[in-house]
Amino acid sequence: MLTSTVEDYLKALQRLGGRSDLVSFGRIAVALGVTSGTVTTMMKHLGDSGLVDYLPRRGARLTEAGQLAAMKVIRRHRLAELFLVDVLGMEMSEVHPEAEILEHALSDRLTDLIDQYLGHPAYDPHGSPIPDRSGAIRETSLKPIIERAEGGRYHLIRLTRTDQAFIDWLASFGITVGGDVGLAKRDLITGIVTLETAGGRRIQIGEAAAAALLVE
Amino acid sequence: MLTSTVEDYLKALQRLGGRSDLVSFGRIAVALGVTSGTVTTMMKHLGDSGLVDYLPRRGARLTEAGQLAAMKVIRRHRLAELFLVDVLGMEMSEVHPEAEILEHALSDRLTDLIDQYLGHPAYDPHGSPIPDRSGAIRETSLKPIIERAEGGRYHLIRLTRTDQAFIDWLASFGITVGGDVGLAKRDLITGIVTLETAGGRRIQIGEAAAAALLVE
DNA sequence: AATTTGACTTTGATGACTCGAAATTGATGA
DNA sequence: TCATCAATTTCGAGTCATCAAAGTCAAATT
Repeated sequence: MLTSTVEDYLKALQRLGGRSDLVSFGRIAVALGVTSGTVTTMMKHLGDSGLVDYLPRRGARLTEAGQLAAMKVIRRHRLAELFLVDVLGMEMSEVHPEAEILEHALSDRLTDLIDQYLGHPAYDPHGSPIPDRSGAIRETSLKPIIERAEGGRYHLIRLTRTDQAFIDWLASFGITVGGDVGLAKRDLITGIVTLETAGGRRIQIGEAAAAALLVE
Repeated sequence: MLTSTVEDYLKALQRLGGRSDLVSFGRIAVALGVTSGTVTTMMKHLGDSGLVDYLPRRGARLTEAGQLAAMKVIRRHRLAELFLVDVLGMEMSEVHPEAEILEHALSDRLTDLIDQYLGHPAYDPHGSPIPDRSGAIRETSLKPIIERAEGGRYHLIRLTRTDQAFIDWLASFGITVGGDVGLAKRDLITGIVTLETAGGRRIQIGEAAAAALLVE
């Protein structure tokens, strides 16, 4: 069993360096809010445990075992966030600190039950992909519609805004999660985005609001 | 913020001594599986923190503040158990260790959301009362029907067996959670309990099975 | 009153995690 | 080549929770 401190270090390593990049100890120290001496000590320890490759004075990278452990923490974090928002109705803004705790508290069994309850979701409320049990991320790319090509038609997976007025307004044009929506035009000067509904109708919306529509 | 270790000590103190009884350090040591020296150290510390009254060589009892903290831990534990069983479909037998962890991981906010989601329940899956936000327990007495008086008619609040066959069998006689059931007779010799359904029909059932019917 | 007994307390140590500050290292630029 | 500098490592120390073992106390027994 890994301590929650160790899990935090692995998660930071994964976030900063992914599966294979070397991460400098200074960056880890800043990310976790500890001193660099503390990081050195911990990295040696994690090196001995086989969770990271520790390269003196150069940095560290996750090993296969470290990567798996990190992805499990991330899976628990994202499933927790989605559960809190979709089932318990928490606001997205308040969900992160809760998930920071729950990611260390959920057993494998409980994590799987939550996963099942939510229908094996692919994305968390922020649109970040949720790793599966094996630590893998299904390769589909969810992005805000404003990062897509103009003229395209996309599948709306998630709204990162939770206020009912916004959701209702979109719904009044037939734009709902699970349905389709097109990007007709994005005006970089004015910051106005023109969406096209499934019925071919065009509506205008600000860039910031459009960024809340995650599509694939 | 209390550490989870401190919360475990407070919970043990509450379980062993309630609101006001002195608990000897030996009993605490056995309950928590630590040595008595460890208990002495911790009790002095809790005494300094104002959570317990520490009486050297005699024992300790919860203060008002300690009692409140203990009840909050118990509330989180029992709400977690109920949530795991009723919402996520866990077996009652596997729920306790999960709740031992979650009781230290749920924030006040999250606890209240779970409470609300479950409809402010009064009892956990084992029939133990769930303290409210203020740490108080609503005074109604839930007990197995076999501990009730013969000839009485009671309100079935909970079944502590979760196997569908048993639940269906009871339902086939019109005995369901939320409904009424009477205790016609309890034969101490044979161990056979005779229940009376709402419709006046009599059915026989073993003592152990009858103990799963919690009524008030 | 002296002894025994059992419970409690003290002491010195450990492991996990952290800090701050001093020492070291390796690359860079003069 | 050599001084400098930023990053890393080492070192001494502190907190929390724990243990084992030795010490102390008070009540019960003789």
